[in-house]
Amino acid sequence: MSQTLRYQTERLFIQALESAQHAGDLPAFDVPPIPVERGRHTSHGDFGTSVCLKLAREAHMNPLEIARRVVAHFPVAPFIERVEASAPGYVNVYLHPEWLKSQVQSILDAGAAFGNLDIGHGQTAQVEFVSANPTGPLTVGRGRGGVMGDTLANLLAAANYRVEREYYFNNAGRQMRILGESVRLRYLERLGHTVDFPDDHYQGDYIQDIAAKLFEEHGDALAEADESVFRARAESDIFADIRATLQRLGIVFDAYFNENVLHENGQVWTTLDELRARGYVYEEDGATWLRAEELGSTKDRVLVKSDGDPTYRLPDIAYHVDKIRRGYGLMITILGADHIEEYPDVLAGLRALGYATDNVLVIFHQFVTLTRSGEQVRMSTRRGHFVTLDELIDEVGKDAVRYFMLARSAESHMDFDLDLAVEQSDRNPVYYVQYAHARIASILRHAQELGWDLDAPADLALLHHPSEMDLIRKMLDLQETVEMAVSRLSPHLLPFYAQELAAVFHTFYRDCRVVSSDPEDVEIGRARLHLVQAAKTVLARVLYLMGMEAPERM
RNA sequence: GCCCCCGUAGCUCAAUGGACAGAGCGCCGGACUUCGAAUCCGUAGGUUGCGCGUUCGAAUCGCGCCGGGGGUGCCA
Repeated sequence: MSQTLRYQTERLFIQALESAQHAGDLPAFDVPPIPVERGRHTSHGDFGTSVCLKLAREAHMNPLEIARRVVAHFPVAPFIERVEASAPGYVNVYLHPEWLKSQVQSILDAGAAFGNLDIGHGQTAQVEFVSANPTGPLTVGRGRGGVMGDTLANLLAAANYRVEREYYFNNAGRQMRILGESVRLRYLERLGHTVDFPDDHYQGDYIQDIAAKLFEEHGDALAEADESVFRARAESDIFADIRATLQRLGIVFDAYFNENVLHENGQVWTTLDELRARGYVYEEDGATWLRAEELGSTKDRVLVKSDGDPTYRLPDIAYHVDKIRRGYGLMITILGADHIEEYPDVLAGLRALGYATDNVLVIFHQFVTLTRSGEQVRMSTRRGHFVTLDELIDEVGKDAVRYFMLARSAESHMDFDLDLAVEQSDRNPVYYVQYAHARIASILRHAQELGWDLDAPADLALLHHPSEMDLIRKMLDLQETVEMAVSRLSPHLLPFYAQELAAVFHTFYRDCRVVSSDPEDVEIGRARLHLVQAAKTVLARVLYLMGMEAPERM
């Protein structure tokens, strides 16, 4: 549970600056935040910063000269070999090779905890995601939010948060009434009645399936029943399907929160009353409006319709009030792009009620479009022609769904080519990463068959090949990746890291023989067995964080 | 009309305002008589949509266009 190397390097850099100022080698100025970044090229070291370029103006000095003086004052640290100034004013930090080698043992000691760090200090973090109302099978787009939310939750846990996954849904709104009515009409059709099925009702086959089940179980006994009977059955069947689909992706929630609770305990209306008391609510055209424009929104919004029912905005605010009162250290919601316009109103509502919203965060992800036979598949739950998340899992499998859904940044529109996913499933990047893991498992099996003791002490200092060092560096980068993924709410960094880690392993495998029959190679062989076991640990860890399998064989 | 997101290699996408813009797929050419070839190595491929601006420095920030998507419901 240590701090990242980057953070430690930043602290050393600050010490160096202050030391240089104290000695009079640099003029006095406030030390700014030091953005240390990982070196992109090996010639730039393992870590570097360009901050001296920014300091040039304030210090009235040549940036390279500042860099040189910082380097002269840079504190000694066990993990650093050397620090260099580089034109036009960069400072590059090189990790110590002997220290790097020793980290192989640290990785093995940390095991499944490797890569963890302490950002959360044990605080609670709630992640709300999926949150689809039970009106139909989950769409591919919901799958994206689901995978992102679940993975972010894994990441938060690795960053020492106590994580709760929550699914918020509403089974009482207008859409649910239409759902019930849709089933009722299909049921009547089955009884031989001629019905006029409205365009805005749910067209999907699953509606017919539910109607058929009701017919099998009740015959025509429900002919006079009202919509609520059909709605209840539809809700329970569909919700069971949704949970089953999510389960297939390895997504399990800790809590399901029904909007009804907020109506039953009156929180919807007390929230409205408080907003009114604070002057953010007015009546017009028989409806109740939020002064959203005053709160920074583009226009005022209806909170309560003229028929007395609230719109979704009011319960959404009440729901967030409920979350805040539960006392989470962090609240994160994963939403689709269709909520981009709405969510600021929720936050504004919370602020209007006097709540701080710094720890209320949101990730918007753009839509997923599917391509089949070179043409885009238009998706609409209501129209019923769409590819469901279940079908996608059928076609490409859980691991590929998770990997692909993660491998793009949230704000990027995702184009999922179904033909490619089916035809080239064995060339899927997911296999590339898993193959590295399976390959190591195979090496270890091979070694054991030849009588090697995997736990025999090894002299890690014997590791020397550039490919070995690259592998170690990349393994150590996991913690950095977790830190960035959490602090930037960017789970997409994981698949990129996984791909890089697998790549350096495969290169190492080409360059370095682990299990050799040459007696002279026994010692280095032992060290390499430790190294590949560490690599297996790290690969398993990143696969776990992404919610994917780490196979011993493929 | 107005608001939000996106536009980067043939395709799908990366890149906390910093060093030569990087991967995968695809193309082309190589590598298995010893640990898994679902792998590796190499070649080619770019005016970061366009134009102004801010900055020592812009794919990144600002303004204006062009193109795609989403929103602009008393639906969620």
